[in-house]
Amino acid sequence: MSKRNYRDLIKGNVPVIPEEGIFRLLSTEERASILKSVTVMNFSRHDIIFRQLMPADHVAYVTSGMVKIYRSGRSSRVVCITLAGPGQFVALPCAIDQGEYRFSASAVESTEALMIRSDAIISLIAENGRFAGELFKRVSRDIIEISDKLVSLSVKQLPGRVADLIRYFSEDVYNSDDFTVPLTRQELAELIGTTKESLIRTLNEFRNDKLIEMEGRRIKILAPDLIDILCELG
Amino acid sequence: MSKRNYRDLIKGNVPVIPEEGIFRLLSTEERASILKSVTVMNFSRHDIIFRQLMPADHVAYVTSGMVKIYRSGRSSRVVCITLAGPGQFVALPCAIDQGEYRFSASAVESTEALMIRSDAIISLIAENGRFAGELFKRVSRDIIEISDKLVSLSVKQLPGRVADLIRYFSEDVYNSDDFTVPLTRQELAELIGTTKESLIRTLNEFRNDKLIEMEGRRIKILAPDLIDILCELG
DNA sequence: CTGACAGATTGATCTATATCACCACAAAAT
DNA sequence: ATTTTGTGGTGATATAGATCAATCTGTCAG
Repeated sequence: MSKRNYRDLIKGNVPVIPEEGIFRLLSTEERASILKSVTVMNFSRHDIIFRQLMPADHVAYVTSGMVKIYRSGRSSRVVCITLAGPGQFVALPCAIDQGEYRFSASAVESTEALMIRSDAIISLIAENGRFAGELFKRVSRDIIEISDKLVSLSVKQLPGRVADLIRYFSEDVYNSDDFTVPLTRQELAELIGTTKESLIRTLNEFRNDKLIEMEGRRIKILAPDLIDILCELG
Repeated sequence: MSKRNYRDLIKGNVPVIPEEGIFRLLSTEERASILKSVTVMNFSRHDIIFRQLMPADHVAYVTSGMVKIYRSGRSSRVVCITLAGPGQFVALPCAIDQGEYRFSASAVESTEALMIRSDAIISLIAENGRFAGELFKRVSRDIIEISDKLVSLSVKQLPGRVADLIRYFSEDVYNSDDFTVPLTRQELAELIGTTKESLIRTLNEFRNDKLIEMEGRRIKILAPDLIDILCELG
């Protein structure tokens, strides 16, 4: 799973701006010009991409793999704010605000990312309205998603939150009712503000009640309708 | 406090785009053009500004008063996502995403707001890079603020969250250590994901421990340093 | 003057879930 | 080969804070 191959160790390959997704909104010149501000980086599991409190001088654009964005207070528990997969930006808000990273980010599996200098993104926003609009739309969706999480966390109790988690992986990440997460129980727990013990117990209840099938990190949803109901009524 | 005067009842006055704040980034023509898409509205306490699930066809820009943005599930508790005061936009992300309102918003005190048609904001973003940049910065700060709240909610227990709340009013809203909130205990509780009873008990502990002075809705911070410590260690 | 109603407060329970203290297993390191 | 480390898992216990049930206040309408 975490075996490194030679390619994984190369950091700073020749960058290529993807043709698809948001970058299709760039002109040939903009593409060429931003290239100077981009570095390709490869990370393996546990590699830190950036650390909270550091100046937010780069935005990461994930091309493959998965990244977790989290906050770790000095003494207290780790909170995972969100995950980011291929096609998603990491730390955009921190860079736009021209401040420091307010979170840390690390790779949860082998991950490739374009590290784009913040100033390059900021000037693109000022110059290319369509690009700005699309980026804006993404950040707006992020706000809505985080707000949903806030609500989930404050009103739902564990079964509801675990159901949310399962649905999140199924619908937003893997687009399948049968998936294998690259995260430990501990990390799954951090994602929904609980402890690994409580998460394990709740997952087991789900299994006993035939809502899911589970071996190790593989989860298969058996009763999506019941999961949905749990998500609803918390 | 909540006495209405004649002006409060007028809805749809002649709109004027403020000279200060973010609108200074608009050209004279842009100002004139957006004017056609703006309506001034006056709301009194409890007036709904918009309701979740409705099409997000307007953004509100608060010119005076205070608005709460909240989510209310069918059966469950109300969660207050955030408050917005003068100079702040409400529902920007929902409008940018061109979807529906994902929250409801209502006035907690007499409030005046410019209701700006979403399409007008969206075309301004595409056309005016500086304006887009500034708006972007605001939304980015909102994301960071909400993430902080998410962390607060998942790791801190009540005393820490109440301390957060007090500091929020003192530093972010009123810029004073002596302020009067326009919210009921219930609403304060919804802001930090707890119940009115628990909030009251915690506030009383704070009073007994001489952290604050309190009569009714007026709060005076006596020991800001201790409040800060509570915010830190949750 | 008197209900009636919304908000604030207090006390007595109850419970979801954190915490603590383990064990089991596999992979990696020595 | 054996120790160590990381991860998954279980049971017992403790507790923060929700919930329930009153009471008390001030305010407004009739």
